[in-house]
Amino acid sequence: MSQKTPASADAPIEALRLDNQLCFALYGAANRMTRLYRPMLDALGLTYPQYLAMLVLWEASPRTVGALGDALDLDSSTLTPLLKRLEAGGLVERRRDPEDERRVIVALTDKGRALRDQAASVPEKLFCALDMPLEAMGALRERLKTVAR
Amino acid sequence: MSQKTPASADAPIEALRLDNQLCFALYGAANRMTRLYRPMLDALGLTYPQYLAMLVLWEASPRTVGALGDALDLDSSTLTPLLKRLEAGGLVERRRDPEDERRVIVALTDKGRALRDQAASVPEKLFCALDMPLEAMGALRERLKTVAR
DNA sequence: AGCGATTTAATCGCACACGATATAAATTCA
DNA sequence: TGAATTTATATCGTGTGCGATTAAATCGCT
Repeated sequence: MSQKTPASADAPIEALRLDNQLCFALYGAANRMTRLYRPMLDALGLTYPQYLAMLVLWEASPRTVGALGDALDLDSSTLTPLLKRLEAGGLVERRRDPEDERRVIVALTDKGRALRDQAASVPEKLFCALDMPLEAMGALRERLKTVAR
Repeated sequence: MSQKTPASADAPIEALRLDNQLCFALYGAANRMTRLYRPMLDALGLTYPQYLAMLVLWEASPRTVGALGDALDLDSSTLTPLLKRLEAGGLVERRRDPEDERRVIVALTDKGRALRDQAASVPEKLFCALDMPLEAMGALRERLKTVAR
């Protein structure tokens, strides 16, 4: 009895299936994306989140932990250990802001700046691997931004 | 000098910025989705990946670890500990398949089946929280599936 | 000036993800 | 048949994510 589910108990499942689609598609696509990047980033000695942090720093180098967190939508409990690993790898420096000792300033080192050249080929490789029209990528990106509003 | 980046060094960045958008939009949206679900799933005593696993099991209950992994696109190194936690919570049972002792069969318990009723309201709550037209959600979902092909 | 509230990072604990490796059972094939 | 190979999980180590808490610095208000 308990094994064979009666038909009436199946009814609520339809809703569960429906919503599952978007959240799971997002979950699966994000995991896939990480795996797609991995071989390229391994060559740079970066993880995927570390790569995202470096992208932000390559755009504007001295930044506080908080500003990085705003850009990446991550908080210090995630960023602090990540940044310590980047620091251990010699890619960034961390120091207290003398203007406000609560803040920590993260700045690229020469090595960190130099890595950008190595990373320059990553986007195109990924674009090829994805094999998706540029326009569709743009549309998808904009849609996703509204989800992450 | 090393602090002020010369203009020529900025050139390769454009590509880095471009591709960043899709991968980061995906990353951010997936993180947001997890946070959006959390309060609802806390009430059920489930994490987000556990909820996804339960969704799969609610659709077809006795399943091998491998079949679950195919459905979720996860391997045993992720699933085994997750399933052990579901088992510890009394939601599933795990046992070796007598037909093939390599396989492990995962089956819902009565408690696991009962939880589906509690979960029935989750999709609608999430749909409201997302505040996105149903059609747009569907289109986005299909796009994402092609990424995770 | 003083002191409670706020802001900013860091720390801690838990639960993923996943590559690499290990182990045991089933299958292949010489 | 039995050794080599393949298949199905489990284990281990590293690196996230994030809620909760802590600690220190600054701000605001009287």
